[in-house]
This record gives sequence, structure tokens and C-alpha cells, in this order.
Amino acid sequence: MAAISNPVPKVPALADPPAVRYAGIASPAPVISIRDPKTHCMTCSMRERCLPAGLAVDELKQVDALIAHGIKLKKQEPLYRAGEVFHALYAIRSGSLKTSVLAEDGREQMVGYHMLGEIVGFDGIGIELHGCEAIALEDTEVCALPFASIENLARIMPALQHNLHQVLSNEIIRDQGAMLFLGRMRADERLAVFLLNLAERYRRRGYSSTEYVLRVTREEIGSYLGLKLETVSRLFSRFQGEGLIQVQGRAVKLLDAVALKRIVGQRR
Amino acid sequence: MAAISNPVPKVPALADPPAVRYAGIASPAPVISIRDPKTHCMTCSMRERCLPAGLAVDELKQVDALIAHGIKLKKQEPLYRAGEVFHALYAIRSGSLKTSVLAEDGREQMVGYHMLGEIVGFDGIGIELHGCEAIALEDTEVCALPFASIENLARIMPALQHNLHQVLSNEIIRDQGAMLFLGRMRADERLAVFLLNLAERYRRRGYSSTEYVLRVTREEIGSYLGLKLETVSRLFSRFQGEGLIQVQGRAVKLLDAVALKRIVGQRR
DNA sequence: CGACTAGTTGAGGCCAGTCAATGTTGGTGG
DNA sequence: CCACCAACATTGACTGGCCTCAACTAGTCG
Repeated sequence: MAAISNPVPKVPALADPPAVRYAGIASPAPVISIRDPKTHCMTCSMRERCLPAGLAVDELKQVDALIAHGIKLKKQEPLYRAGEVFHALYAIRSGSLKTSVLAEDGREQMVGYHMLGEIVGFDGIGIELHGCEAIALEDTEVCALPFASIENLARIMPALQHNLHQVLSNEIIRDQGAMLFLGRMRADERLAVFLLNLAERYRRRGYSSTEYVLRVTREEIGSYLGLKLETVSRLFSRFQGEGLIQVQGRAVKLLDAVALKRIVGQRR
Repeated sequence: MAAISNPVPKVPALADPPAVRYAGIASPAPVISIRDPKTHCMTCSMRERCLPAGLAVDELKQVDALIAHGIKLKKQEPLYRAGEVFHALYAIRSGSLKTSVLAEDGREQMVGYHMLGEIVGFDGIGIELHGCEAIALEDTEVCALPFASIENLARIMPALQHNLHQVLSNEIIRDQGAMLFLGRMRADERLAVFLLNLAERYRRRGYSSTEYVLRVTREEIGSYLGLKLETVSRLFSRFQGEGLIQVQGRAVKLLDAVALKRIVGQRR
């Protein structure tokens, strides 16, 4: 079967899926009250990547009014945990989060590595409980978008409605891209896809696409890629030895993105 | 890390995600005209599992009016292909479909095994192009739900709106469940999860949960589970030898579902 | 400075992949 | 009705990629 000529990106999705939801901070009672009066959508640098993208000013104000802005999470702090009641989507203003699903036996599969401008919490809409957990990878600031209110506003704001649908759909595409590399790719391909995907997402946010700092441990990368931490570590060393990247702990520099792309889909 | 006490199902999701979309039958020009005047939502056996679930009679009629019902697909016929323009979601009235993503090098990862009452086509909303392809696994009948019209109706029918969001969210949960077994489970666990999941879905539709006929080849099962067809075949034989199941080609009988569940999460 | 976490590297084993031969099934046409 | 064929499935022998176990290093924080 030859390469299908379609606009599917070279390297599987993995990409940019925002997911927003209500602010649980830690656990039981959702904390809505933590509102920083100074933070608003109008002044948010991620405004055009977020759910209210493209709204008129008066519409934006209405959305803004029901959002709990400036919810702060410390590194390692959960935004929500599996089984918690779903109230809201969460938009990441700054920092980053991981989302993971857990098997009963304790095995953890990281299903998302989310950075600023993305939205988390979409699992949960259907069954009104979160199916996975979201943990801050560094000090992180999110905005809670109470979902019932979003649904109400979406009925009178077609643009908001359509943005919501897009964001949900993009999350599905992203997950399917992850299934592709988990199911069909070798370890080196998975890591190459991961590194290239991060580069692209940083680029779109105006950061360097060749140099960035990972917010995750080798073990977490392994959890995301379906590999063991030793395998991830060995691959970093191998890629460095081959002159593809330069690694110093969590600082990564892509030296030869073209060669990295060639790894993906190569019979070896 | 111990078992998390939450309402997450024992065996990872994989489950019931409908996805609906516009009728492309084969390829270029979408065929809306194939409407069977005798088929309507009102008389559809999947009415309560579908997007219009819970709508009032007059609302249902409005939804019904814009749906292209009774689109027939022959076995192996594509409903849509990767790269095609997105117009609609598709509800499966009868039969079954697989959805797959394709890597440029031709590798295929099946990302969904959809049966009647489910909706396909959610990838596509975001970028307005289908990211994966949907192929009929047997002679299959679907209804096309033009997405723009659905969005319009959703703004005046909160129940429809919420159903749509649920269905999208459930698809995300399902995909994350698939990531869990692709990333973290051994081959035998994956197949056990797959068989149990199918049983549960048939049960919910009123069919036998212990006896069913697979609509997919060993190779397709492998594509879904991230395994090779030989491995799938060997596992069927092993499970049969251990008295867990009885297999005859594609006909499967679950003899010991409890033992099958025990396989999942067992250190071996 | 000691305890801890994160990361690197090596040796060896095992699970699933690969290659290959054989068996089974279902559809088609004589 | 049955012979034929192609697609699907089974099974075996062997290989290899990733995991496991383990030792060691580097950095961090009290």
C-alpha cells in the first residue's frame, strides 16, 4: 500500500489538542473562588489559540465573565483526578500538564502532554466524571471554563460552538495519531515523532523549534511512548551519538530534524 | 501504585463511540440523494443510542428531516477516505465499519471497530477533512447527519447539543483506553480486552454477550491491537487450549469470561 | 554531607516479530 | 455438485528489539 496522497501531516498528529475544564485544584470541593481580577481573556497571550478565538469583543466579555481565571497549580499538583466529578474544561495559560489513564493494577499510560494554549478535560463530558488525571508538570496557571455555561453560551455564539467542536475533534485526531505510533512504530520512531512534534508545537507558539526543555522525566516520556525509561535513555544517547540531537538532561537541541524525520517510516 | 478507586471500568474503554458524518459512498461528489423514504429516525431500532436520543417528537422530526437515511455500503466499500472533505457524521443503522489511520509509508493502524448504533466521522470536524478512513466490514447501512445542520439544530435543541458533546467525549475516552492497552499491555491482555469489550457491546445491544461473529480478519484484529496476525492467531489457539474461549474461524464463544478478565493485569 | 531522585549504561532473557510451510474456508463457474 | 482458486488462518523455527535487573553517576535539597 503506497503513501496515500492526502493532507495528513507527515508525522502523526500527537499535536495541539487543547482541553478545558473546571478547577478542582486538588480534590473534593472545586475551588472557583481563586480568581485573579487582573487576568482576563482580553489580555491573555493565548487568546487566539483558546476556546474564545475569533469572538467579537462583546462576546468575549461574556465568556470572560464566567471563567475562573488564574488558577495556580504547583509542580506535581493535580488539576483533577480520575473519578472526580466533571464541571469544567481547563485552558492552560502558562506552564504544562500531563494527562494519564490508569489501569486497576496501577499501570499508568500518559495520554497527553499539554502546553500553554491547550485545553484539557474533555474526557468527562460524556459520563460527567473524569476518566483520566491531569497533573501539573511545572508551576502552571489555568482558567476554568464551567462546561454547563459554555454549552449555554455556545447556543447563542456559533463561533464559540464551532471552536468547541473543533477542539474536541482535534483531540480525537491527536489520540489517533498516538495510537498509530503506539501500535505500529519502533521505539526510535516513537521518540523521533515525539521530539519533532514538540518542536512544531513550540514553533507555533513563537518559541524555538530546535531547542527546548522537556518538562517530563524519562519515565514519563516512556509512559507516553509505551516504552521503558531505560529504552528512552538509550535512544537519547543513540540519537546524540548519531548527531541528530544534543541532550543535556531535559534540555534538547535538534541538530538534524530532517534525519530525525527520516527515522520515521524507515525500515531500518 | 495501587488500584485507583474510581468508576473507571475494569477493562479499558475501547467501548461504544458513535461517530456520524456525511455520505460519500465512494469518493468525490457526496451522494445525498440516496434516501430511502421508508427509513426514519422514528422507526429506527438504534434511536435511543443515536444522536437524537431523548429528543421530543417534534424535535426528532426536525432532525430526521435533514438526515440522509438508508445509505447502503457493500462489504469493503469506503464510507470516506483520509483526506476527503468532511460534511457529515454517519450513524450506523446496521452492519459495521472499521476506521484506520495511515502512515505515509503505508502502515495502517485500525483505530476503531464500530457497530450499529455508533457514530463515526468525528475526526474531520476540526480541519474539515477526514483524518482517517472508514471501511464497511460487511454490508452496512448508515445515515448521514450533515454537520453544519446538526450544529444549527444543536443551538436550539439543548438535548441534541449535549448528546453531540457526549458522543465526542466518549470517543476521546475510547481512544485513551486504546492507548492504554497499546502502550502498556502484553499481547494476551490486548486480545482479552478486545474480546471482552465486544461481548459487552453486543450485550448492550441485546445480542448474546458470550457468542458472536467477528467481522474482521486476524490481520485487522492485529492492526487494531498493535500485533501481527500470527500473534493473534496463536493467542486464539492458546485461549482455546486453556478453555477460555471456543473459536471457529471468526465465530467466537466466550467460555470463561472471568478467567479472561483475570488475564488483564496479571503479571503472568 | 548524606539521602534521594533522575539519568546512564551494561548483560542477559523473553515476548512478539519474521519467514515459511501447510491447512482451511468460501465463492465461482464448469 | 464439486473442482478450483484465492484469501484467510494455523503452526513451527528462528530472530531480534525491547524489557528486566543491576550497578553506577550526577544533581538537588534538607
